[in-house]
Amino acid sequence: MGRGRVELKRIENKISRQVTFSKRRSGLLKKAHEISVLCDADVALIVFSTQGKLFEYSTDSSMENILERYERYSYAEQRLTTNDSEQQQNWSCQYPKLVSRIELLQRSTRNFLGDDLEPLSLRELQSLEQQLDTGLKRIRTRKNQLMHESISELQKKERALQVQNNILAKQVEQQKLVQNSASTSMPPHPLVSPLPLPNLTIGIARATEAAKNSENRGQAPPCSTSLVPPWMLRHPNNND
Amino acid sequence: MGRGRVELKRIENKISRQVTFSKRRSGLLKKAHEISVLCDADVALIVFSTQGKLFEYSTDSSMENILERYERYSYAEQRLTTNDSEQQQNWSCQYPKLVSRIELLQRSTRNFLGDDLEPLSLRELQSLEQQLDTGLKRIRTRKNQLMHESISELQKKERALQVQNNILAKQVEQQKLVQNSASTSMPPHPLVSPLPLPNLTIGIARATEAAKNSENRGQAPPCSTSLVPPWMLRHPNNND
DNA sequence: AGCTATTCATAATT
DNA sequence: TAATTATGAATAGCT
Repeated sequence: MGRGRVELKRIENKISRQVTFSKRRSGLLKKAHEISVLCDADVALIVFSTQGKLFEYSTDSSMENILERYERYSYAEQRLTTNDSEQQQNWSCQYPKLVSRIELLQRSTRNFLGDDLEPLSLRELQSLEQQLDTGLKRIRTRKNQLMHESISELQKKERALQVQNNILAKQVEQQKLVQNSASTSMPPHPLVSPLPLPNLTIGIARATEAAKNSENRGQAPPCSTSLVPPWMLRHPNNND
Repeated sequence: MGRGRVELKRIENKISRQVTFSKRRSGLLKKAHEISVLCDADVALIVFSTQGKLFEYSTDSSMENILERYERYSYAEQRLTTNDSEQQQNWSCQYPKLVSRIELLQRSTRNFLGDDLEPLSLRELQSLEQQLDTGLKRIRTRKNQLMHESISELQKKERALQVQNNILAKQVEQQKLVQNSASTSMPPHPLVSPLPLPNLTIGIARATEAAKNSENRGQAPPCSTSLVPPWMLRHPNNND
């Protein structure tokens, strides 16, 4: 659609990738909504942008319901096979304990994400800050490590392929000579120059780009989850 | 598309509804795949037909991963919108669900604290990083707010006490005069000078210092209070 | 299923 | 970032 055919591969230009994402996202959400209404289907659609921002659509029966239904459908709960009957009794007496544990975990999860901080004291906030700071450092370290690994991996591959490339180029050259000596009437073979492979450079570029992204700790906007179709109006509040 | 405009309402004819469903479904799946590839997005799409048949698409990182990421991402808000009683009903259905939810929460708590990062992909790490960064910013904002409040509170108290101090000093002065005129044999009262109160200034100094600390996100000061008790991180099956 | 006539989505461009 | 437009895609109604 639009001008020119679209190749089904990652758009390398970051800007146009974002633009395309924004447009297609609203299109996709719209279509999800349409099939849901027209055909009376239950639809759940989750999209994470490259930057990790969340967009979602779900038929009115709510995301959680559909996901649950999905799990039920696809999973069939295989995992609770063995000694569950015993444990079930064990757990059922501790049900309140379980629930309170979940509540605690959820509370701290929300705190980690910077919500519901009102009841916390200064000291608790400080502790929280320290924990998160440490966690964030570790995450960044791990990320760096992954990216470095990925880079050296790719560089290794690049070298190997470059060697192969050179060999092939030589073979082509030889063939050309053979053909030229055989008949001068044939047009010369188009030269295949041993250029660096696009996929490789792309891979490295991605990693580097990601690294930059992680460094500038820009102000993160509150994630705008579109529960109700805002894409009907062509003004997407959900910018990436 | 197609001949004639389409009204966005349930197609009543069962046959044509099925046909439309089939056509649009493949279109939707295709578009989901396209945005995933073109824009490097993580997509999860679940469709249940009216007859209850399941169709799905997910970016290669697999449905389960994306759903898990979704849950992690949306927990905070989700919890805010749903009230407890509803959720408890949700939970009470099956206890395995409870357990798996606890596991999920614990996993993401550990991840927040920078542990067990090995299974996470670069993309997930990036998302995690962004979430934590946002959370940390909010926490620091809240802390600052608390500290500012505390400072003005203390300053108010300081002024009040200073006033009282002055009054008391005058009373002492008066008494001294009275006593001096009554009997010159008594030694003079030691003078209580109306100095600013040491405790208060210390309090303010501490707060200010803390404020500074919060700005430089360097190594956090030693703080013994841990918001997350260690048992929270344990596997739920490990009973005491 | 397959086949158009249409409407739609959207890539390129401003 | 937001419109506009040219063009390819999707698909509604038929067969």
